[in-house]
Amino acid sequence: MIKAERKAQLLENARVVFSNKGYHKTSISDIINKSGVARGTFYLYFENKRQVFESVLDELFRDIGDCIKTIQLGKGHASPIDQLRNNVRSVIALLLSNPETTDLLLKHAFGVDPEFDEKLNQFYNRLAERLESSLQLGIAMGLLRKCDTQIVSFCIMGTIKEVVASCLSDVQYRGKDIDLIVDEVLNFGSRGLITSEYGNT
Amino acid sequence: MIKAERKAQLLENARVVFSNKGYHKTSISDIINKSGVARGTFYLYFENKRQVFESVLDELFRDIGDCIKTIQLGKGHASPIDQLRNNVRSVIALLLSNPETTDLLLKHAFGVDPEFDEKLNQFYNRLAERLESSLQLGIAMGLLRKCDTQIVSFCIMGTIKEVVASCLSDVQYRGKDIDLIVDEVLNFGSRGLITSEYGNT
Amino acid sequence: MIKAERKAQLLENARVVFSNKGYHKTSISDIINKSGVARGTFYLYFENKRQVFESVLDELFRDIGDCIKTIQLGKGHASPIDQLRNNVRSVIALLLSNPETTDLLLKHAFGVDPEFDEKLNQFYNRLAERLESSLQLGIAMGLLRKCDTQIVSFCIMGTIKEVVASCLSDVQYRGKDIDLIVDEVLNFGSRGLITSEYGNT
Amino acid sequence: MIKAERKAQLLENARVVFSNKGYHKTSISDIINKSGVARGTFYLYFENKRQVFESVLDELFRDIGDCIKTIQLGKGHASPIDQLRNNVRSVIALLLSNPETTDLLLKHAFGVDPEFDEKLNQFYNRLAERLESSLQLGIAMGLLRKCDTQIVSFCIMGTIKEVVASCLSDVQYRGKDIDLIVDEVLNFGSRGLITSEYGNT
DNA sequence: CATGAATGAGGGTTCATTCAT
DNA sequence: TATGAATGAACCCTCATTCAT
Repeated sequence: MIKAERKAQLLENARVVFSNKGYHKTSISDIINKSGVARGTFYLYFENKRQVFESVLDELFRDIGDCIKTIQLGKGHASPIDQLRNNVRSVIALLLSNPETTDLLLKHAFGVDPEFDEKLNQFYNRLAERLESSLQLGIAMGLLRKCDTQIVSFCIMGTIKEVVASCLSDVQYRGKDIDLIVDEVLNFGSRGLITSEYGNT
Repeated sequence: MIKAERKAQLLENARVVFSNKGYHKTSISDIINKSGVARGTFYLYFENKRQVFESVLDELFRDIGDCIKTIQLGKGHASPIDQLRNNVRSVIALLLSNPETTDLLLKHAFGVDPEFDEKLNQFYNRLAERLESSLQLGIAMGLLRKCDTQIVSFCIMGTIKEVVASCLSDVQYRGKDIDLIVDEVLNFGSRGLITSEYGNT
Repeated sequence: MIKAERKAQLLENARVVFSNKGYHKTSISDIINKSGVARGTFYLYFENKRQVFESVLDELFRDIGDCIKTIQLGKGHASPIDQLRNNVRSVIALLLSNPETTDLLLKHAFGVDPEFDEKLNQFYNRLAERLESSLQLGIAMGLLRKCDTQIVSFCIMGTIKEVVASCLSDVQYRGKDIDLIVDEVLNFGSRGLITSEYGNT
Repeated sequence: MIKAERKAQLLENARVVFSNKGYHKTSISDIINKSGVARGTFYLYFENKRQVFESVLDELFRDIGDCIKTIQLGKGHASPIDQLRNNVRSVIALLLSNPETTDLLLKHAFGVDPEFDEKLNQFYNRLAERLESSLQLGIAMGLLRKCDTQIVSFCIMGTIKEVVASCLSDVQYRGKDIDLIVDEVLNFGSRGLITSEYGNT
């Protein structure tokens, strides 16, 4: 087996067991047994347990970052609100199509060690900042009502995380139409955000 | 020291170290050292590590349950929407006034073991169900727009969890007016939920 | 068993196996098996393998330091040369009466890790410096011939170390009269080998 | 690269890393990385780690053996004492000109395994026996005073080992005139330290 | 009630050696 | 000859739990 394949295989198996048992309950034995590989082999491809874990999540971090497009103004581009919605849609779709890694991120990522906690916080903060920029743009253009963009960006993120998490835990959701879920989330968020003379205080 | 006091003291110290380091990184030594108590003494009051952890969270589960009031109809009661809002307000206030336990719940509760994961899921599902009932009531009364109440209840829970979590992580938030945060969350949620001829699709 | 006894027991067994197999070939299992104690027990008394090793040698370092008396001048004291000889005699006697630890020091002390190598060098250098002082005093008083005191102090130390080491390796030496050995070493150092009529430059 | 060259290259690199880190702290990786050679290649030239180590020292053993000349009597030869001195001089010069291997021998040779410890002891004992023969000859010829030749031969070896070791550890010695060191050692051994007027019995 | 010494299973990691290519 | 991926025994250390005092 060529090196890249073996590494991918180990990474894949690590991903699965990590998301089943969490970081601390997962042992190297779990990973290598699932991979049918000797103990030492694991350490040919990864420095240590912590590093595989980080690799698994780094992949997701990158993918999430990639599917969020900075909002583009001007003709030829969709409306900023639609672009924001598309970003939300992409992220949800990405998360739901990677159930194991997403579960890992949402349930087992904190508590690995202080450094990784910090890394996680930074990741979420970066996402929140990008969201805030979009919100501020929307407000400036009169498309969104005024609000505390910082808080609201966490509201949006929380909405996405929780809905996705519930889909992953709940077998009855699996296979349900993603678009339906996304629309519901978007409606929840957007009807609260769109400027309107008839909102309430 | 009388039995109940000692147990409370251990529980309190356990709460603090658990929330600082998470379940797996916390050792019995951490708890007994902080408590100035011998190793064996710990096991006089708790069956095992897992049980203290559960006790800590059970307290929070109970408190959260207690501050959610079932919506009452009829004269002499506030409007159902205000009652819903009050519930949200109470929960947020409770969580923010128990930062350590809340951090424990939000960041370190999953991954202890499969049974406890299940218990957590059930707790969240029960909350979601109570929320759903309220939402269905609001819709039936024409106060809220039609929506997938299951999804929306997770949206609301996610909003609360994430905003609270961000407050706990972010020092700049600490001391900020809780009401301000609560209002922002309520506005985010309610303007999206109130029936309105002028909402967007 | 009281704490001090258990620690002494472990230290004693560690001393023996270390001197038999050297630091790297000795495993914690060797020490605990010899002690009839569980693995964890070892770590109740010592931080790690390295620390026991260091404890064993620290004891010897201290004893060696203690049996070297700074040379005293004036009436009521033996002649400086006799004091120097007494120091040599004491050290040799000490080393021969602690064969295991001495073997450990002479054969297995280097190579544990860079920090310990440095500590060892410092120990030997301190000894050499004390020897040098004595030599310089002897020269100043006209009792000893002029020489490079630094080199000569290592000559003396080497003489002692090698003779002691050979005694420890060689079963036929065991039990031989220590005084005989000491005298031979002292004669070697003080008179040299050349027959007096034929002294050279 | 021809076989002999490759083997020499590996041996040379092994020598360097062994003397830097000692036997146990040196890994095969250290040797092959330094040599730019694959892991398997190492085992084409040496049976195992232990064997390389032995090869490195065997070379030194041979060189040491070679530079000690059996004392020749009769006209046309230098005086036996000068021949003995020349042997000492040659050995010291050899050791100081091979600092790495010498360090390896003096600090890291014991403790590899019981068999090698035995081999080392035999090597030193053989040297001691050759020294003893010379000493006995010198005594028989009235050139040297009577003494316990066994002990004295270890005194001489210890003197040489320790002085050489101190030169290798101590940077200030490096580059110092070898002859100066050798003379000091020879003087120590032949004349001792006591000023001639006050020789003792 | 309280203590804390003792336990030992279990986890992460290293590394000399092998062998198919 | 040369390679380097694979192996797996062995090692150090941790820590939840027990129990004699």
